[in-house]
Amino acid sequence: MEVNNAPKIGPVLQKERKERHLTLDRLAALSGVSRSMLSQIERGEANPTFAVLWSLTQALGIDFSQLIAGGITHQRKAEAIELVTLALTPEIKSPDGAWRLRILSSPALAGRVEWYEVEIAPGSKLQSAPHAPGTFEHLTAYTDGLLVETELGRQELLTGETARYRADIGHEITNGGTETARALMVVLYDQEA
Amino acid sequence: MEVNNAPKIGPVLQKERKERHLTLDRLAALSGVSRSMLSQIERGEANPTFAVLWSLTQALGIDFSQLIAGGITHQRKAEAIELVTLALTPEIKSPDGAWRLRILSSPALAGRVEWYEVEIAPGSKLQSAPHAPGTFEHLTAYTDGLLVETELGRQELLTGETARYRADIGHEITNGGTETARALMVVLYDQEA
DNA sequence: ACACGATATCCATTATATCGGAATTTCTAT
DNA sequence: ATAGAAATTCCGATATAATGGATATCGTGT
Repeated sequence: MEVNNAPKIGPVLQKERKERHLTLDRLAALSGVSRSMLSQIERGEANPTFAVLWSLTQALGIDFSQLIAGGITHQRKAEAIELVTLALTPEIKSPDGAWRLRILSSPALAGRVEWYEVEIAPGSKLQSAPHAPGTFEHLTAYTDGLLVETELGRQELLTGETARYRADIGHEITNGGTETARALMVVLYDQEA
Repeated sequence: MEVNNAPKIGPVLQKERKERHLTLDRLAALSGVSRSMLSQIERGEANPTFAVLWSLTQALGIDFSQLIAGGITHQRKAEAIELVTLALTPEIKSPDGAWRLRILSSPALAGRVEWYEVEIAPGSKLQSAPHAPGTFEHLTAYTDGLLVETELGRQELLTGETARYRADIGHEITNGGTETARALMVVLYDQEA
């Protein structure tokens, strides 16, 4: 790999080892990882494999997640401006070509916030199974003819209008018009904050 | 290593990837890990290094500890479908008519997630002061000619392309084209619990 | 100061993680 | 069915993780 901005786990491991009054040799015997490898890992001069890391957590009796100091286990990377070209934008197409979703949100946000450009063929519908409890959808129509239906009601949309509804129950979006319909769909999962 | 009784993370990673509708190629582009390596890891035929695992958790936006286990969910209340007509959709217009924002997100979400339809006149720019620390913006171009600039860099956008950048520093969006430019802007405030 | 045992690092060798391109399989469409 | 495209898996080449023995460093007495 060209760059490695992964967190430093060397010092963490060294700290755990020293707290247990273990020598490199002793830990090597316990974990099955060689002393030299341990030395390199602790000094950040090696990039251990998963198997090695796992052995170490077992030998030290620590939780795997403890390897990352401070508990911040996912950090925002993008320092500059990140560009997602059209070709790299994930798409979901229905088997019968009734609809197409372009996933505009970042994969890193999946399960928290997602937004899509929706395209539905005339007379077709996009049916969705219930999402996780507490999930809401917000649909803004870019064209006329769209209809939203859930177990709790139905609502037609004109261009520019927005519908907000629970998505933790069955719901479907129908294009009742004669042209391909487009819309913006934002899915907001319950944040429980 | 002779023995490896470490947990199987391959299936976990594959599940996360598929949930995001990413191909091996796309995840490779996102993470910097080759598609062949990804394939091997998912099938348990490789023993990835820490650096590789870290890249993957970053690209997928999952917690490092999720590689071992998994679990979530909660719930909330009920309502029907709420409709926001075009006339009721809040708008912000610049004094000089250089740009216009339509606030598509719910006011209840303000300060957490907000999304806008942006319109910028030819040759004009939308300048924004820094938002709260940790805030990110995601801009998807609906037309050509848009240019995003922050203190950290600049990026031109073609139709359908998406830019992601920090919004906790000064940033501006310019329409360098000769037609009115349109885009979707999603502002995501830092949620860290 | 000087040893001397204990511990950690360096070095050459081996094993394998990682990569890019080719071959294969899977999917989609006609 | 069959062709084409897309996605995944296979394969040879390379970079590097991992090892065991040799060397260096540290610590603790005397």
